[in-house]
Amino acid sequence: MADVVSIDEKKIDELLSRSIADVLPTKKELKELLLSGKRLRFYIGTDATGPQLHLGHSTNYLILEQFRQLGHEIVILFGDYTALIGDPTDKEAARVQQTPAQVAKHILDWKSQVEKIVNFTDSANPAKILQNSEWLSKLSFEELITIASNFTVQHMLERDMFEKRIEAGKPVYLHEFFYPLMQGYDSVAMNVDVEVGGTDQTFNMLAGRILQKRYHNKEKFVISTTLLANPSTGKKLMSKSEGNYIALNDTPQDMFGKTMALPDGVVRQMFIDTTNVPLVAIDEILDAHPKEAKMRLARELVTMYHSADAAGKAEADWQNTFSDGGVPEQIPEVVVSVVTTYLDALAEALGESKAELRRLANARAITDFTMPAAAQQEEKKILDLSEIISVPKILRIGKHRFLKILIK
RNA sequence: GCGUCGGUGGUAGAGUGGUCAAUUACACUUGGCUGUAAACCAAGCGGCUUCGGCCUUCGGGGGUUCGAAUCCCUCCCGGCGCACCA
Repeated sequence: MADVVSIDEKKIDELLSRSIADVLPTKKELKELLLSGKRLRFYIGTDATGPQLHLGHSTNYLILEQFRQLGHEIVILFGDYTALIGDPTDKEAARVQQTPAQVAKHILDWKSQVEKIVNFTDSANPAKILQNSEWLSKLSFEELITIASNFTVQHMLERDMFEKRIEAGKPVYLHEFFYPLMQGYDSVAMNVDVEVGGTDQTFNMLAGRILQKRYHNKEKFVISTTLLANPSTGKKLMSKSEGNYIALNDTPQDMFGKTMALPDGVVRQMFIDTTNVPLVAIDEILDAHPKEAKMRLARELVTMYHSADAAGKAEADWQNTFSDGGVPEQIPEVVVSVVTTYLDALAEALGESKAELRRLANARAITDFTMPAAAQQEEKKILDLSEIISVPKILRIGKHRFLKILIK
């Protein structure tokens, strides 16, 4: 079964166009290889730091899963050894060596997020997980020098990131040159045919192409995928450093709400890069009212990572809370003792500073949801936080935060 | 090693003895308008406060001064140039 590879040309054509920035050396050659019926080994690398994955990461896995379904071999490489050296752009954060147990845990965490997209349990053709410490830790200095002799300093300096840093007078550390070497050697060690990664990984992936040629006299293909970006601003969507990402393990409610908060202009891009909805169907969906189209996207996503049932509930909850001004089903609760002020209760429950809470109250951002429906808008706002809470309350703080306060 | 320039709040980047909790932009938060969208308008954006103030911040430490992000010393970190090495 696993030996049978689909050569459905239509499917291959869509696969090679959707979310794909470039194929090296050429798309044509890869297509020919795919049509030849030869079973190929695909791989994607991931950092072993146990991160929370978000939708921006999902694109590559979606693509990989498509190739798996065609019958190709899929390897997901955990960069547990490369992670030891650390992210070159973030030299403040000196990496601590991870124990095998920690790495194992990270793999489990990671897998629990990705298994919604990639099938690891298919008996005929499951995706495999490898760790690069297996071979990188065994490399001798001598072998490293041999690897390094395939590259020139000029070549390394071509890398955009380095070029920019040098221009800006910022440091470029020597060990950063080892990154592409190590990642490149992964391709050799696993003897892969194709590597999939974001456009930001192109340089590293090409290093693997060079080494594969030297070591195995083999053409390794590189598929670089588009980074999830806002088409109108060109800015990255889902940036962890900016905190505006939709995590794969977000609750249905969060996932739905965050999707609805996305700008309209990115909905098409989101459909293309983060769902499996066929391209023709996407056009139809986008013909509807922008809000409807976005809700469709939100449903689609929650269904992928949770279930259709959860998506329906999340939608109903969102409607009730935001369109109809109601209270969401599940909100955090705090229990306070009898003589507690709003200020103390909120500071404790939200982890905000008291100064910040005063500002919020002044901006009339705190609403009392236990006031009778007939009350005027103004009456529902809590302006004086020094009051003692006398009866249980449901409060809304800002747009999305809700809190139920119970009295002990 | 020598010389030189630099290290400021989430980011970029002003400020070069008091008017600096620190210009400005972006980001962010909140209010308004809405479709919890975008755009736009407005406010906020270190902490504590009995709202009088108080405390902690401009790489670390020490010093000068009534007073320092600003001057001096020293240490750490980085850029560039030179030297060394090759």
